[in-house]
Amino acid sequence: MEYDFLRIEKKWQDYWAGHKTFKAGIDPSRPKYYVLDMFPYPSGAGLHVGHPLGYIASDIYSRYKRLKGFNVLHPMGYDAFGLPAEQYAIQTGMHPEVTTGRNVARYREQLDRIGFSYDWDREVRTCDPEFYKWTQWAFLKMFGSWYDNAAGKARPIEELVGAFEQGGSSSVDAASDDAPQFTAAEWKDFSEKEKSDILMHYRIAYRGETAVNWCPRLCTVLANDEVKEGVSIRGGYPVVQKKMTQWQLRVSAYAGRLLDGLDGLDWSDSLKEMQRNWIGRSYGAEIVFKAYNGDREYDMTIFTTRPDTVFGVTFMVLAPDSDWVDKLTSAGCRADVDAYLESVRKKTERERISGKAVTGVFSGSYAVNPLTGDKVPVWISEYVLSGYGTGAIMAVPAHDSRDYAFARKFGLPVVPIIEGADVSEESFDAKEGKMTNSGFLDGLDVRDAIPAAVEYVEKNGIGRRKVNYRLRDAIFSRQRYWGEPFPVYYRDGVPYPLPFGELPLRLPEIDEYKPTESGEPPLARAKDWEYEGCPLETATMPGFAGSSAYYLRYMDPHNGEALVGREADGYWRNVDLYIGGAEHATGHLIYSRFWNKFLYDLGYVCEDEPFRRLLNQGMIQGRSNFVYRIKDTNRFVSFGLKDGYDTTEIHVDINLVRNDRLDIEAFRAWRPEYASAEFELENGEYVCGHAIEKMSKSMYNVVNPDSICDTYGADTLRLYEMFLGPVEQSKPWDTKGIDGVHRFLKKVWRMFWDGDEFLVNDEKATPDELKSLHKLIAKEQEDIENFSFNTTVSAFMIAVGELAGCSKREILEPLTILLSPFAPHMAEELWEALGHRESIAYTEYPEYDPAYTAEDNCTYPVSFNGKTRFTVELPKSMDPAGVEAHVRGLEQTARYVGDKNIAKVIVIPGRIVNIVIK
RNA sequence: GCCUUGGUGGUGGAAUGGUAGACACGAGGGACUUAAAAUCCCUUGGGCAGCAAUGCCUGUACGGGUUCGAGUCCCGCCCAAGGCACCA
Repeated sequence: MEYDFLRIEKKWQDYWAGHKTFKAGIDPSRPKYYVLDMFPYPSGAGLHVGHPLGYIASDIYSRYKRLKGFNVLHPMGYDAFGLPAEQYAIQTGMHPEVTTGRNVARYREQLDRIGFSYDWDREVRTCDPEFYKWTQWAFLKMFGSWYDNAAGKARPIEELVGAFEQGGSSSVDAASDDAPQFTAAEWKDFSEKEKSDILMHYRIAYRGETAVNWCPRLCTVLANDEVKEGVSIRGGYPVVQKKMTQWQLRVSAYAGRLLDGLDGLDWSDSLKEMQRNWIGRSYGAEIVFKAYNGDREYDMTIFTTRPDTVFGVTFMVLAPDSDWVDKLTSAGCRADVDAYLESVRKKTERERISGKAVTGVFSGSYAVNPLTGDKVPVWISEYVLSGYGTGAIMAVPAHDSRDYAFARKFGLPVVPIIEGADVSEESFDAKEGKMTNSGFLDGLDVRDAIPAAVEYVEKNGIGRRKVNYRLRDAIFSRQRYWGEPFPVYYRDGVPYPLPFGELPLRLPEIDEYKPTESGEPPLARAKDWEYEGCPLETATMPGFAGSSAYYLRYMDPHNGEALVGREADGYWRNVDLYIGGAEHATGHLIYSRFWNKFLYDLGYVCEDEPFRRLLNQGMIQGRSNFVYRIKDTNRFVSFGLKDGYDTTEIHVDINLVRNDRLDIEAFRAWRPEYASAEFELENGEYVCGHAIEKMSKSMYNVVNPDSICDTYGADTLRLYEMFLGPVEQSKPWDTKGIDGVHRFLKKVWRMFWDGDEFLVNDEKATPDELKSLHKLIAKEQEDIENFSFNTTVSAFMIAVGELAGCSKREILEPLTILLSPFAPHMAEELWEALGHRESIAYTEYPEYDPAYTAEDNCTYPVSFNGKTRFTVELPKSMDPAGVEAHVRGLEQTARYVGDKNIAKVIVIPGRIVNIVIK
């Protein structure tokens, strides 16, 4: 029998599906292991070879863990709400559900061909009402909760109302945004609307006015992680800042826990660091400055991380959109300020970022430095952000580069307060040196001056210690159609939650998917979009809503009573291994952690963190090919000859090229204009140029996994994607090397079959054969746990090389098991040929016996002054020159050790020697 | 500017501080074959010497350091990729 991969792969894919081989269920007798892929957005283009990289790695890991006796949960689904389907709908009028369904079917077909061991009975789609029912449910829970800072957790809103009734607003330490203060008596007198407005400042899902990223082209708001360099990530359209009332999630309440929780996670350092930066904790102080606008005095609170520099304050700055601007603009300066605000408003985010020009205007007010009593001017500038701290700062131009630039531009004084700081050219920002001109701080080192200053302001009631976070609340509304509807209706302008029994609140049918003429979201077009005569919310939820808790739903996907039942949650707990792209570092991976922590607080899930271990797979780039056309002709020169001509580089479809050699006939047939093309060849061949680029249709460099499966088979594809290099690393796809792994699989096959003759016999294996096998077992176990799949594949090649000609059952049975995570179809086929009736997936992993791999060593004496100080064991197989080098090096060590007592000599045969001296 | 990760042959990449370049691709040579495909064998970092077996020198971006010994650890520097970007 030949290695007929097409027949074999089809056969076993059907078998797995028919027997539900990978169906997972709760089984307390076995340890669980949850392996999860970031579920894909099913785009119209289908999968290219880059997409399955992470899926293959997670599948290998899953299959390996099953062999090791774990009850593995390995599900897959689709992140199916999203912009491309909606934009396609706007253009074509086709319902996004239709296109999404079509794309999902295509994805499934492609995924199935690669032979993944998913439990498809657990598939979820975020756009399925039975799924988004639980997204809506979680939203209602957030709407009905507040964050108790004192307890460090979310609690039901009723408990907050109870506290207000008892002791007013000051009786709680709650996460909130500018909530007004009131007494218990006042609370009881508030109207329902007033109470609702106040509670909005505390709810974890709340509606509030804030500066948002508005994308006029997409007619929707976007979260911070959906905007990059001032343009939308989807589509690249300009974004402007705009104040709007939107649904938001109080993610900021969880900032501290999100940051601290990172320490216990087995994630890459770079990803943790990215989240740390995004959350951005800084320790500092809030200090109150009295500010006068001519008629009125205000207490203006600012945040600073350098309270030690208060003596160097020469002016104050307000963010243009801060509430302080209106209060502190004097009548005389009103016109100038308005003009400035207008000029700031007109800029897009992109201009604001790229311009970096120093701009600003004087407000007409002055503030009093609480430590010096000095009167300093209050300015307004866009370099201060309203969303961070209090939207107002104290400016210390001598020791802050941004303040310095501003001071120089507007001729404000620069007063250094650190000894020896030269501020003639630039500010001195470093937190080092001795304080001077700073009253009671004089002579202190900066390190000591910071706490001393904090202590002083606290004691004198002019400020307090404060920790600030960069992390903002997440904007949760999108003015779009293809997303989860909010289970909220409005009566007299007050939002009310829909009763749980009304969920899921299904997306209504509408005749067009565009916003309305008046700029309302598409849902405003729906007929009868109301509940008991009251209008329903017309915005929908953002993409990250559906992906924030999908891993919980996989645990119990058909539960109609709960997102996840107690038993399933208690058994599967959380994701042990999560594989996906690093691009979700500051989006999905923060939102999911937040969402999970919230559900944890309310007791719905038993784990605080959703993803224990995280692996970021790299991107697979495309390898483009080029032909070189001599300008103004239809003549093409081979790569090596092109320098002699004036040529144009043209992308050529990589399917017309093999090993950089162009198939000339296929090229002529590719496009009518090339039918009569002429060629200038090198050694009778046309050699193409190449470059590494992103895989994309327009560069004709997309490699489709289906075509690889057709030519080489899924097992070869799986093996090759792993062999390409470390999973975490980005690397170019190059089909050239695939022959190597395909040859390897054929070699394995030939250990079992010579034509139709089945070679496997029951002869006893030799020690050398057992050594090769057990070396491989040890290597595979170690490598898989470290995700070093590429070296495992190499180890297979070495082992199979060593075992060439060996067809002994004693070797081949375990070898087949070892191979099964990587090349499962072939392994199943061989396993069956060996006489087994059950799938190889639930066989036991062969046990590693170090006795077989023990190196045959020689002992060499290492001496000094003719006295043997210690011995070293080196493998017998080692080159005499290598032995010589080792022993000579160690003699140097012996000389160094001299007559000192040796406490410990660590000798790992043939490798490292470490000597500990008493 | 700040943070993170990396820099090894023609290519993808291996190497617990211990013989750098495993494994594979590509390339060159050979065997089998009428021929091709398939399969198998040999050579392949660079340089030098030798008829040859082989030997010697050099080599992991660059400059220093620690060490008997450094691709690996430390300091500096350059470059690349990714992230953040007025966060006070």
